[in-house]
Amino acid sequence: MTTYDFNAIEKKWQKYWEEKSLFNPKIDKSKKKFYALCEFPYPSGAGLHVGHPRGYTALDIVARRKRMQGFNVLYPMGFDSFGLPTEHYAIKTGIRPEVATEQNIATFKAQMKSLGFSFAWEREVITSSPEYYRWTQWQFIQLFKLGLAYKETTEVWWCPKCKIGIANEELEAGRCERCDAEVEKKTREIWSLKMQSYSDRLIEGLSRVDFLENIKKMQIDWIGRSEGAEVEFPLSKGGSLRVFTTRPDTIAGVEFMVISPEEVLERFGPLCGGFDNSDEVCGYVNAAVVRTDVERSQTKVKTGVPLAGLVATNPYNGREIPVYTADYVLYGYGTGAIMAVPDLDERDGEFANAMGIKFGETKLLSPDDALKVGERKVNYKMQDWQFSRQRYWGEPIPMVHCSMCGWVPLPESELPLKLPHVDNYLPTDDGSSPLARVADWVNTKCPTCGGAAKRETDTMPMWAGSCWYYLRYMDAHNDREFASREAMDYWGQVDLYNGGQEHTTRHLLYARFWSKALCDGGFIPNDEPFMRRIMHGMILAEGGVKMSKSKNNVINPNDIVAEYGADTLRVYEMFIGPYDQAVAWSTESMIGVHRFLKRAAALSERVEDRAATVAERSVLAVAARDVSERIDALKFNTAVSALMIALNAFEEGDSVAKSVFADFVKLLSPFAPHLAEELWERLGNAESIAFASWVEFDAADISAEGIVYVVQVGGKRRAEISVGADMDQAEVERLAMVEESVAKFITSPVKKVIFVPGKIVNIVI
RNA sequence: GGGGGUGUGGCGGAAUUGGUAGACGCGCUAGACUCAAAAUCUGGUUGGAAACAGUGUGGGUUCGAUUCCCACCGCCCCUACCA
Repeated sequence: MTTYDFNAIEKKWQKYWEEKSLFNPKIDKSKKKFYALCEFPYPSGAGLHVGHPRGYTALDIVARRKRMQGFNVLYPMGFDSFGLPTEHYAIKTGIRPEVATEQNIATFKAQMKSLGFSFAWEREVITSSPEYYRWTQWQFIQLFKLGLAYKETTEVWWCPKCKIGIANEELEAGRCERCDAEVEKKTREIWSLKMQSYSDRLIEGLSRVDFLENIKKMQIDWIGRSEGAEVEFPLSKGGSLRVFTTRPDTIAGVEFMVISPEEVLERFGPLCGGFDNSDEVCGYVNAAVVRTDVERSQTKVKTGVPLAGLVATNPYNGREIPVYTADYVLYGYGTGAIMAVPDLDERDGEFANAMGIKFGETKLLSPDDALKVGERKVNYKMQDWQFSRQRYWGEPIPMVHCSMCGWVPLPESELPLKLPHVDNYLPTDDGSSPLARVADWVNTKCPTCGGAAKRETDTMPMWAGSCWYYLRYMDAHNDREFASREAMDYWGQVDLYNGGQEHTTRHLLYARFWSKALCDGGFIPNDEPFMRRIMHGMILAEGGVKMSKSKNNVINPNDIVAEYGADTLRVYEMFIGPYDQAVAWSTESMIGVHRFLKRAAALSERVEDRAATVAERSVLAVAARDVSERIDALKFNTAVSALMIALNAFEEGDSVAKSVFADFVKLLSPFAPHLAEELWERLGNAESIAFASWVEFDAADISAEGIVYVVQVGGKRRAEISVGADMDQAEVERLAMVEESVAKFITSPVKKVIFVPGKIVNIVI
């Protein structure tokens, strides 16, 4: 007799949930809402990885518990489907990106559905669909109208392999995060969003949200706010050199100035003319600017050359000091030049030693005097968001350039601006987008004056669509606006947001910026999109190494579902270890979880319709307390063990009371929803367990069987005694003293007795 | 260099306003069922015969320390010349 035919059970209930459309919430002002969200995946060709379900399951558990507690729960899912891998795939195979995307989404969706997540599938969003990116484009236009999007010629990081410009946030130690090639600098005309002007507000907003502390810290560090002063040093050849310093109090110790090589080129031209050693300067500068940042920072000994003949004057004490150029000074930060205080700044000190510059001790200014130096100034590491990508598979930027009117946004009626059909997705060596080849698309009319004009051919970065998807879920089928005010007012902010750590300084920061901008424009009610942010740890292969195709150690969720069932995979991924820690997969351990579910199914055949015993009620109360608390605390691994403890206890009897088992099934249901539905039905319930009320317990039940005290003598455990729940302290102490195994250790007079209610009696001698 | 985290049986891991160290599970082991095996069930499982010892190491505070304090060692992650 099969008591746990998980295949049949899981198919049956997945069909039931879908047919009844159980998890598609409607606005219902009589109920409190709860909005749970997992980052939507990029639908790669590889399909779902076992890492994906970890977050989905965790939030599914939270969502299911909240539903049972009476909340109106929105737990949606979709696909972030624009991006480079699909385009690379198209180049390699000739399969069109939208076709590949559709196939991949179908695969992902089938896999997700096979795991029984209570997603509101009716609200699915796909960022590469014109119905969706119509509104991404619309929002971009609003940002442009707010003055937050601008086009300028600037230096961008350029990946020579991907042939694409990339943002600072997409760099990994100076390399392209996608292909690991060293990036170069290239001058291009690109769109940027004024994210830097939101720096302070992005920091301030963190005080109003519940993110993990390290997430807040990473964002704050990334924004890199530093307060200081800008000081002007007059130059002997006229003009002056402006520098930023966080330590104006050290100005008396300035021994020399350093200008970044790029800044030298900008100030003195490609020939670096006008110095006594112009050839040397020119050679150094031109060699330096082609070196990557990685190369520069790996140089052990600092290098540089003097700008001979150029002298700067310290405005504080009138001292004349030499000026150098050196590549340890960064172009992109501050003014691209520094005042060097070798006595106090380690890097300046290293450079001074390398150059043989002598220096003495620095006299610090008083805080008051320091305030008088230069002009107060705040600098940020975070730059504006470079928003142009020279690729095909992204949202077209809905802008037109007219020689008369400049950059003009498309009128709303022309949205979505659909991606034109192209046959060749190959990037171009000159750095322009494949769209630039589509002449009849590029050439258009100016929306303002009707004259000849050209479309923008760059597309948006893959982070664009995910900036606002949480809003679209609230009202996914609205074709008049991106979401109605009513829907946004009701669903408000995301209450619980789960995602990967790698998005902390990208997606999470971008989405926060975007929301603030939209809120400023009056388009949305809240400026912080996510109230609480959590991260799940990675799932590694057996042995703790990364799963990879080349190592042939990838666990495919499909195989696990086929062999052990979705409920087993779900419960195992929760039981595998602390939610926020990286954990190694172990199929052997997973089988233990499978056994647990099997035993739960088997116990359903020993259910008797009788009153619950005191012991049963006690076990159930403990389980209800622990499971509830641990779900709320995101301690899913110990929540599962609480369920196991309860099951172990119930199995000891010949039978289990029906009411107790029913409550146990409720506690199990967020974790193993298919099995729970099946058992719930076997118990005679006609309605889904998904909306049954959560288990309430009576705290008195927990200790109804009595309390066990540990008795210690001098802090060492000597015995344990079981007493009635209402016994008073003096009586417990008396019982403890007379216990034989305790009494023999009381070899000298008792000094005092420490009594911890419900736990310990410690006799100090 | 800076920042964060972490160290507990054979393994994954429990236990923090200081209060039974090793929950729960895996593995192992003995037994039941079986011709046999798998599956399942029952018992055992930190070391030690025991007294005791035991949470990376060494100190400290305390009736009592995995938990708090000091110093040190190891591992992991993030970040990286930001003036």
